[in-house]
Amino acid sequence: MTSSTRRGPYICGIDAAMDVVSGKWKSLILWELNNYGTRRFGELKRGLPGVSEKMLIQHLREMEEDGLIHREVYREVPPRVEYSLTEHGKSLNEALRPLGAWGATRVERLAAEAPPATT
Amino acid sequence: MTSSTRRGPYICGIDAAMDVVSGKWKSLILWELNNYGTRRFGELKRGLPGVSEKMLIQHLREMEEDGLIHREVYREVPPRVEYSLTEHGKSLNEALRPLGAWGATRVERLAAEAPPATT
DNA sequence: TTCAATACTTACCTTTCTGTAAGTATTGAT
DNA sequence: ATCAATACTTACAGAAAGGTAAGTATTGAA
Repeated sequence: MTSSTRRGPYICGIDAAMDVVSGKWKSLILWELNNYGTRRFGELKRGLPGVSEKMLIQHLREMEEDGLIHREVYREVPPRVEYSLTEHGKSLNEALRPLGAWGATRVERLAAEAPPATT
Repeated sequence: MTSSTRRGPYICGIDAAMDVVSGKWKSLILWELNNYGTRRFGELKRGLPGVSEKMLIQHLREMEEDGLIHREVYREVPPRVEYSLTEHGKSLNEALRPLGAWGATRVERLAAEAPPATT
């Protein structure tokens, strides 16, 4: 058992995709790597305010196992590790784009319905 | 507090969309309603093998609150309640389509990599 | 009065997910 | 021998999600 309880028999495509994306920080990691191309562990940590080292590494490992990201280790002192998207990771990011757009309009709608107090 | 801890301040569109879709059965409910147009509580329950009544109603309530589905009550004996997608629900389903397609290719790839035993 | 049918509701419990905080490993420089 | 810097690793705890099983509500028919 390398990571968690996953890659079960899926009942549909969305099920299979959600399995890979669900995790509090995964879509943000995808986004960050898509923007920067390549990121070190410490850079990702600073780019995701609030993430704990434990969750970050756990998510990175699972995403690597799922073939979404590539991990490159440079044997230097101090050590350097760089993460980047694989082709699968890039295509997943593309597949998420319409969902992101839908979410953005939802945010706008919510803001319009419940405007902030003008204190 | 009608349902759970949700509709927090979102940091991006995907975040906002995932908040609405995350839940073990939600994407399946979306799919089911998209296929049948309108479904009764009992029909949904039978259409989602393994779902508990508690989770089904909980998810339906949250999705109604989120403006994804419409709930129509018919005051008959025995009572009848019909669920259907709103326009927001339909557009979310469309936005999920590429993700579903991505997941389907992932399923194919997994099947190709780990073929079932030919007992 | 009891039953049947449908749509929930509730209390309680188990599993899964996420967070905190401290520790490990490596090795060049001082 | 100690320190510094980076990337993890681990034990423990709390929170959130999900499951089970039994109960409620309505009212026409038998």
